[in-house]
Amino acid sequence: MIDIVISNTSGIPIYQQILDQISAQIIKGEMHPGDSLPAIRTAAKELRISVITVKKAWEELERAGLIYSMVGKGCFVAELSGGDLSEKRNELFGRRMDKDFAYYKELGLSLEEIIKAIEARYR
Amino acid sequence: MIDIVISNTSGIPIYQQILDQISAQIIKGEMHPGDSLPAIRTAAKELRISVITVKKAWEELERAGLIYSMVGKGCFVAELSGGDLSEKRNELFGRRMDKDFAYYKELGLSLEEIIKAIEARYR
Amino acid sequence: MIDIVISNTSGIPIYQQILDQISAQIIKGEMHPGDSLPAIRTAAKELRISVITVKKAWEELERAGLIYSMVGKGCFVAELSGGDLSEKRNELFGRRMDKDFAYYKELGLSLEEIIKAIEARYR
Amino acid sequence: MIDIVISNTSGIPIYQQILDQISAQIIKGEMHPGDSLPAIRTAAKELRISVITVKKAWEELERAGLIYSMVGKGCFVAELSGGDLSEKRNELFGRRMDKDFAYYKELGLSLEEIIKAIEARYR
DNA sequence: GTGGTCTAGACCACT
DNA sequence: GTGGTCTAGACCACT
Repeated sequence: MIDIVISNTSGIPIYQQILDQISAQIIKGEMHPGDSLPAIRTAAKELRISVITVKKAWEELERAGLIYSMVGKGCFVAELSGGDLSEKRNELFGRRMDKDFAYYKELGLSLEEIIKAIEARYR
Repeated sequence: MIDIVISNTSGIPIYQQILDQISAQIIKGEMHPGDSLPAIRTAAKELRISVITVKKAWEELERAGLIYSMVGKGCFVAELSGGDLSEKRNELFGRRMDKDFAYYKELGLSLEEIIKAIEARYR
Repeated sequence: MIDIVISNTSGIPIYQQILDQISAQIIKGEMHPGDSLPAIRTAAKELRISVITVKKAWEELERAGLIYSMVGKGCFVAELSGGDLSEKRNELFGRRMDKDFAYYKELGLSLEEIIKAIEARYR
Repeated sequence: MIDIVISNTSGIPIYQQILDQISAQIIKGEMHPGDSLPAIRTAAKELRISVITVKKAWEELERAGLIYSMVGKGCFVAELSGGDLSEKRNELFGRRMDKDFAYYKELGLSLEEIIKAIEARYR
């Protein structure tokens, strides 16, 4: 069983949703180094999407260094140390924050306003 | 002259970039109620993009209630009070933050980590 | 017209052949920043291969930072300075040489033998 | 004990890795004519790979004339003279160099650049 | 059985 | 017309 929820109405490409969710699971330590991912055909059947869509997500995960694939064997979570993982997390997080905060600044938001908004959402 | 910068490599649709930047200018009070926007053909020529793309941006701005169009005369910044503007701003900001923070949570980031990252980028 | 030759007997994936050849053309300055690549459908028809195979090659080129794509407009050679280009070249070249020379060393070849073999092939 | 290191992340097929490493050992004289190779099942167990994969590597080695098999007895390093060995080595090396240098030429590298890069890696 | 490559073809957003 | 995403389905090498 894969712990992935796909939304068909969000506008976010399916492969991106899969990529985001599995990345998060690896980065948060919910999936461990060496753990096998489901075979692309199995995942496709389970999620009721095309094999190619799953493959695209797996490819991006491999490119990000979070998994590796072995022809004939399957795909596995990469052997990353705790330090590697937090580095990957900061990378993902930092790239996203750069974009997000550039937009907040463009809207003229003050630091205080942003922090207040975050606190409201984290409570 | 329009104060808009378009990036061809960011991956963000051009109409969206225009929409974002003009929205921000109106919300921040850099453009005032009644100010006229450039004619679609003028803007297209200046930005070296298609008339259709500009038209799409203007349409979205009108739909958001930030401008209004008068047939044969052009487009103008809507007559919004200070209260209306901050409401618009909170709307834009809030919708975006909901998405952003859902993602941060998915990555397992703590409130403290996020605030530290924001402060670093606002300094 | 695209200056690409595809071999169906080499065993090298088609998208890789395209990638290699276009990379070389950009790196060698045979294609210039801002030059447009043929539309993927045009290239596919010309090379008598699938649209998807061309797309995969274009994608890898974009990932390598050698081209960028604009939806609705097409794909273009990236704006790289001469310094950027030689950096890309050294990157491609260096990665490949690391692999090649590791193999030569494994076979127990001396530096002199390798240099002699190269000279024979460059004459 | 077999002196073979297998990488699961290199992308090179396992049977090819085995083939490369044993070829090198025979060619460099680290394994001698008449030396027996480990039994297929033993090697598979030690390397934690499938029997079929080892069998494929052994078959390729036999095809290359580097080993021979005797039914019921096992596989042995072929009876090759020093001259035979250096011929095999030149064959392996030459085929590989043809490919490698064709690629270097495609990238527009000069003879001097290549030699400099090799020297840096052999130092 | 597994992933890797390739195909024909559809629909979409953007220009 | 352009690239982006998604689909069903085929054949291959590797295990």
